[in-house]
Amino acid sequence: MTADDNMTAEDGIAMRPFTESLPMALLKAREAAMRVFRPLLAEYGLTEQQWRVLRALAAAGDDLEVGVLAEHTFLLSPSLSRILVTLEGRSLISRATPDHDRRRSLISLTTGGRRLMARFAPRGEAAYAEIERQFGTARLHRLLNELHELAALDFIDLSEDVG
Amino acid sequence: MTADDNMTAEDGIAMRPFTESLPMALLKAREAAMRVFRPLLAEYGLTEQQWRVLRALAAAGDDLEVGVLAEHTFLLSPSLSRILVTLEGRSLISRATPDHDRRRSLISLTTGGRRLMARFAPRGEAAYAEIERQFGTARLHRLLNELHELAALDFIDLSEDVG
DNA sequence: GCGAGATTGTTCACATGCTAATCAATTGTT
DNA sequence: AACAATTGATTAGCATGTGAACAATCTCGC
Repeated sequence: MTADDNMTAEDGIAMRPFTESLPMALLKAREAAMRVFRPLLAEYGLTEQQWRVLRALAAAGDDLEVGVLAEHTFLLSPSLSRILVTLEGRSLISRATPDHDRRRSLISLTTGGRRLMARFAPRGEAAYAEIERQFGTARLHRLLNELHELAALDFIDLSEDVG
Repeated sequence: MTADDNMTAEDGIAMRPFTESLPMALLKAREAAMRVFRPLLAEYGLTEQQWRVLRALAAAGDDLEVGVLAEHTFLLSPSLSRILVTLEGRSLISRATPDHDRRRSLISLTTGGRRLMARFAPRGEAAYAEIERQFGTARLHRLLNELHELAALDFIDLSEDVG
């Protein structure tokens, strides 16, 4: 790739054309993948994030602390707090406070929550299989590997040492 | 990879462990990439989406209709509407209504907006270069290609033909 | 056992994601 | 010209993203 054939500098601002930017490409790829799942989730009246919470609990097969749940679902605490209120209201999860540390809160699936996940799971897997079929299984695994390695990078902070 | 060594079925719900799921991997990779940019954006008091709007306008080097801007920035119209109000309030963009069709609205960078982009651009490029340096230029290009192709897939609707 | 500091979770305030509804301006039809 | 359908953009309403401040609880040094 040459130095400037992708730059548009009509007004002196030289930058990567931004369809090519990594964050944008990741966003669009994610959108495409979610297009398969979103209709399914809508049928169950679940948002993507609510589903992530239920899924994490099902995968753990046990109750989880709020903090751990936040890590597993990649949700920030404030968001998770609100989501838990909603899911509790729908009786899909329940809370318990352990005696040894009453700051903590243990979240678990209710029977209703487990039943919903059991109904959802096969169809979710079918949707995932459709992605694999179209994109290619081996190719998808390679992509996942690259994404994991990218996510593991630790970038330096460029905000201080310039001004 | 064998069939079941990645399944956790403590309670009979068999699903992909979900760190391995594609949407999650894409989300985490994007988070990692944005960690480089977010501190920069914070310095300028811009959100990621506001920056996408300014960037699209700078890249176009001309005014854009709201609809076109929405496509370029990958934002939904309602979100974009609100963002435009904010940016207009900060005098970074301005609007004009063409005579031939007064439903439309043409958005352009103000002088202040262009000045902000000019200050921001080199540092944004430096951040991007840091990603390239750590991940590898050729490798990044291959990844971008895969992401573009994934985004281009058109999945069938699995929500109807199951129930 | 007491108070400073750390930790867990929630609440706040503002910006965005997303679906549906609305409003104004334009187009097509008769 | 009159009117229904269409289009471009905004508004409404609810859920989440994000950084900051809070409340409750626990830990530890004294």
